[in-house]
Amino acid sequence: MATIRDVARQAGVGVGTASRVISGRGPVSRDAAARVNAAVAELGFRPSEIARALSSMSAGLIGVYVPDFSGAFFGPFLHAISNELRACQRRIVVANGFGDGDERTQTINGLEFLIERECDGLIVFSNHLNDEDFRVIQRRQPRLAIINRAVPGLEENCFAVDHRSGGALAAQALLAHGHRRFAVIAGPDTALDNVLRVDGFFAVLAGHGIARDDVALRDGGFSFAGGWAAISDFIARGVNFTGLFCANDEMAMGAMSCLQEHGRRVPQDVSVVGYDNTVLSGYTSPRLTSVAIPMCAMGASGCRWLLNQCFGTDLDVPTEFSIDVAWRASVAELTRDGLPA
Amino acid sequence: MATIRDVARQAGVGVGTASRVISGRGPVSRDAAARVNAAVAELGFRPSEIARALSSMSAGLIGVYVPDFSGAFFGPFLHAISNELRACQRRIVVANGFGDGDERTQTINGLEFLIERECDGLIVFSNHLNDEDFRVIQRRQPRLAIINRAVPGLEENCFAVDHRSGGALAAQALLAHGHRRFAVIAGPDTALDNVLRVDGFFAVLAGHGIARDDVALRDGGFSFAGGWAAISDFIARGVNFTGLFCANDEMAMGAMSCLQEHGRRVPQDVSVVGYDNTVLSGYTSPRLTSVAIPMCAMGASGCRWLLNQCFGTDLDVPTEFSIDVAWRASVAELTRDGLPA
DNA sequence: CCATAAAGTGGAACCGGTTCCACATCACCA
DNA sequence: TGGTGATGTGGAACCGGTTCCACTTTATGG
Repeated sequence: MATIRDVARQAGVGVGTASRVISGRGPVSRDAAARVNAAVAELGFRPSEIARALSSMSAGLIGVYVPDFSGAFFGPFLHAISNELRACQRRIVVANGFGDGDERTQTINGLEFLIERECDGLIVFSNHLNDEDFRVIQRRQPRLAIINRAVPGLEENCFAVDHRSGGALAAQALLAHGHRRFAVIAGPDTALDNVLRVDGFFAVLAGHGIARDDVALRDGGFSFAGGWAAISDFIARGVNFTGLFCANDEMAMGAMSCLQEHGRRVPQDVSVVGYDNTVLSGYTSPRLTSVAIPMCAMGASGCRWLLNQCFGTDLDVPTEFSIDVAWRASVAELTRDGLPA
Repeated sequence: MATIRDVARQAGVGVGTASRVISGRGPVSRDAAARVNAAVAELGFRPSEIARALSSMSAGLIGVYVPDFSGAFFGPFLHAISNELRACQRRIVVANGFGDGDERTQTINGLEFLIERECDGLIVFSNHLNDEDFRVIQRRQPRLAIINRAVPGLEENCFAVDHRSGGALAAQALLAHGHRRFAVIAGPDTALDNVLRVDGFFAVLAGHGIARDDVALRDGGFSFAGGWAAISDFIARGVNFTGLFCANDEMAMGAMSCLQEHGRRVPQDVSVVGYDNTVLSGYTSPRLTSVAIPMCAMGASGCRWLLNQCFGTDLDVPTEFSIDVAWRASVAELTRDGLPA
């Protein structure tokens, strides 16, 4: 592999001049530039990004941590971030968790990796770090965008929505269609944003005089199978409900499948609201009404904020994000007073 | 940020000794090791992976190219590769395409990036490079695992299945259930593996005396909407079929939704076979029978082969992969001779 | 025509690790 | 007692870029 010294020798110039031509920084004569470019072409020279990163103390990379590659949730998120970087010739380097074992350790190891790699900035999505963990990370790498989390003391670094209001929207959606008997399939209560979703849901119900204890609730572990199992359980126990809130779309799909398998029609017998509005929600039949959280917008905003920090640019960085309900066919007006036994 | 020279000074040893302690290579006295470790802890020293990569001429990274982050297809693939590297403390760095514009250029740029970053090896999944492109890449980085492609002259580098046999399995699945009138929703014919799937399907039909021209065929662009549109078209044109083959699962989902919306029952009126056996196929109702291609196995094998090349290890590297049919409820015995008009 | 600024250039020093070589120390044995 | 090997050690050189400084050449203006 040719080095810049080979290029300089071949072109009959000093390494400084060669470097200036190749990197496009600093004054060079037309003649020197031509000779260097010719040498580059002739030798097939490719600058080593590693060497460049070492001497310039910047890798030209944005590090991203996501808890899991599988599933439909993080793909579009990564796509959105990657897309923001396209224009400025930068790239992402992704560290991932595996969704098993000790997720906090996985996250910390992943971030360690990204920091050691001298990433210019970090974008982190994690449900398993606590506030103090985030503060420790931020001290080591202040160019830190925290997605989907509000960490006290790091307001500037956070790009988040209030999931309580997302849960509230789900409740309002069902109430507005006349529903009064509910069931909820929640995610694991170790996931902070799941707790908020469910809390927001119940807060609105409380405002309508419906107590938490009057609502059937099960943890579906954020999985299709978990959603299915929860419905099996509700049916077996004869739980009576016409409005179902699921804390993510996968569980909602599992729930709908199970309902249909037991002869319950969606939405005629049960109206279902999912959460996250992943692509999946457009694929079910009936299509799933889902609470849409602005994953891509939060990711893109965090990314732009980092770019501004790194290059002093002045990209537009929205910090207010809205949660909406993506209305589809799985929610309908209440027409009967409950499920058949 | 503390450097190894700071650590050496603090510990009262030379940089060589400090390096030997920290990297765990070479002989060091118990005493020196203790002093260096203390200094490391005291200064909060973290070795720069960049500097390490430069001097050791190896980044300790495996580069992976995938055409697209969105969708359910590549997540599990990346997960599987990442998981193989877990044991040996290595990581992946991912370059991605965007599924728009000139995909060949995107792919080449992505690989350029991975090579400049001095990745120890490359894993590439691409439908948009031609054989010669792959050979050029292989010359620059011989540690190249090509997934889902058989490139003449690079047999050792390729980890692939014969999609013709996958298409054949789909045909056999439907024929075995008595179906004789078919429709096909294909992917774009620029995607090499799509062409093979469809060819394999028709080859088996030909063996049963069914000509290509007797089968309705539409390009569904590998998308849910495309699958839906194809069925709309078939129904509008009054095409009569009881067996449907879709060249991927997303199109199959779109097709099933559209069929159901038009009052056609799956599988009573139409049996459907998808392709890829993504997680999606377990989420539909009825669940989708799908041709399962061993994405994860191919990725893992390619990854292990690279590890063997890089570290002289002797990991088991399967090179034969099997395509199977994942049987689910969307295929049933033919009970009537065609769709109602 | 000379003072001064601007443009262009070569090369040493640097980034922060690893590695190699020369050398010191000690144990062991003939 | 002196030779041999194993074990440890310090530090220079190196990886391949960038950057800064000292210097030369050319342009500008009084």
